Amino acid sequence: MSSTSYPPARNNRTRNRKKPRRDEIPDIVIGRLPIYLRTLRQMTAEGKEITSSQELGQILGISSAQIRKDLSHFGEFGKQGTGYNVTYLCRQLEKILNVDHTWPVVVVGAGSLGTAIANYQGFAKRGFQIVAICDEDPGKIGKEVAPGLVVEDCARLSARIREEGVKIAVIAVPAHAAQRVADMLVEAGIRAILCYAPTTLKVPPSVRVEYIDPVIHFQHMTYYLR
Amino acid sequence: MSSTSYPPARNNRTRNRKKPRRDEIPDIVIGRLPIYLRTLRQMTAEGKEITSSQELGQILGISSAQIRKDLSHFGEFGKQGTGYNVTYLCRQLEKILNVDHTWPVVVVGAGSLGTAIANYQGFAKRGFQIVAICDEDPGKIGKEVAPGLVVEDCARLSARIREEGVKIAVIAVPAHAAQRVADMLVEAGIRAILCYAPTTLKVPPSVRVEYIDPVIHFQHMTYYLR
DNA sequence: TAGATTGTTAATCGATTAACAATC
DNA sequence: TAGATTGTTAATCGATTAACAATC
Repeated sequence: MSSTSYPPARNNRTRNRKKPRRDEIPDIVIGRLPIYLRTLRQMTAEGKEITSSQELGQILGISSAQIRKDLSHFGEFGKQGTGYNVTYLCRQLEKILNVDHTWPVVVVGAGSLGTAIANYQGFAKRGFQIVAICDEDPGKIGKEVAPGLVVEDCARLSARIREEGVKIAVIAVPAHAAQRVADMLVEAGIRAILCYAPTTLKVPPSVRVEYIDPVIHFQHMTYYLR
Repeated sequence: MSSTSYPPARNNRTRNRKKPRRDEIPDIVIGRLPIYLRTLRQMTAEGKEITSSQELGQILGISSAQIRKDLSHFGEFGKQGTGYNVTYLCRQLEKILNVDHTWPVVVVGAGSLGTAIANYQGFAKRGFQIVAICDEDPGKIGKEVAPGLVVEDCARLSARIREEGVKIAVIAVPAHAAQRVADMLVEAGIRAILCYAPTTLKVPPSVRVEYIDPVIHFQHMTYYLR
């Protein structure tokens, strides 16, 4: 459970760039694909069948050249003179991102944030199913925080991660507890962590961490508020 | 209230780079300052008085050169041979980021997410005070979702933004309602929006938008889960 | 003094864009 | 065919890093 010898996490706020292999696809490109996918799914919902790099770029505020370049890392998905078939490009991006099936996710922390996460319908709708939630507080264990989701003991969660092969976890505990939780998750076999605690985690290089800290965004924006 | 003629928002997921003035500080540098500040505040809490670019870099997983370069855009804050005084550098970063005073924030949407946001103690602790929350659902208006925070009518919120000069808002409504809400906020004088709705907003260039969409992070990470 | 670390410069590295042939 | 848009190349632009004089 010790965290002393891990290198710092590769994370989304600091450096996620890939250094090693020459032909590896830049992480910054991977990071844009989910945005493209989200927009394409929205188009599908609106019944739109065809789009173009220009239209996508306009919606997202990026250049059409960048979109074409990004996609070109993975293949040829469009037709000259026409553009892209929305449904087809969706499917391709889903395969590339490995989201053409549902992923089970566990949540650590059943406070107000953990509870909101457990209740958020948007996860399941987009392919991430929350299968378990735990908390250290014995007073919370046994409570049903969302339909069908009862707060478990953390040891029990760890066992379930192993048994069910869960790879993705959300940390929704206070900052001072986050590293301890991360160590437990890594130990249990988790490979991807979404950390809502306002702190930087140390994890082995095989584990990926991304951070969500709304205050960081506020502080970024206040710089421009003069 | 129409959104038809706005250019796409400058946002954190796509392109935030500054183009214009030659001596402007890169947005990517500004984006790292809040992380530095968070780490320094943590050090303060631990009673640490001195740090170095090397130590900070180690914790954050970035190079010491980058940290020194970033800081050098704003002045000289360290001492050769010694490093940085934690408290002093904190204060300087707070001034640079414009967070040396408390900012009032309004929240639109009092669902489970809006409620969790309203209850999150971390905002006030770090200088962002939620002063109002609204929802379109008449059934929610009048409910006290957090200590001292009663859900208001959206028209009333708009009036308060104007009267009290609030500049920062959080959007915590479903995606299909987000653009409408953004238009209302811009109209009321909001200059910075943190959007939790999974969609891209169109706002005037004078308004800054940052996005939080956990599914985007999941999908980014699943690419690496093979 | 000797050791450490800053702030800065120049070189390197990588990402974005402009432009266009190919082609639907 | 004429018009539109892709995929790709080369040029541009910008960010990161290595290195080191200055100096505490």
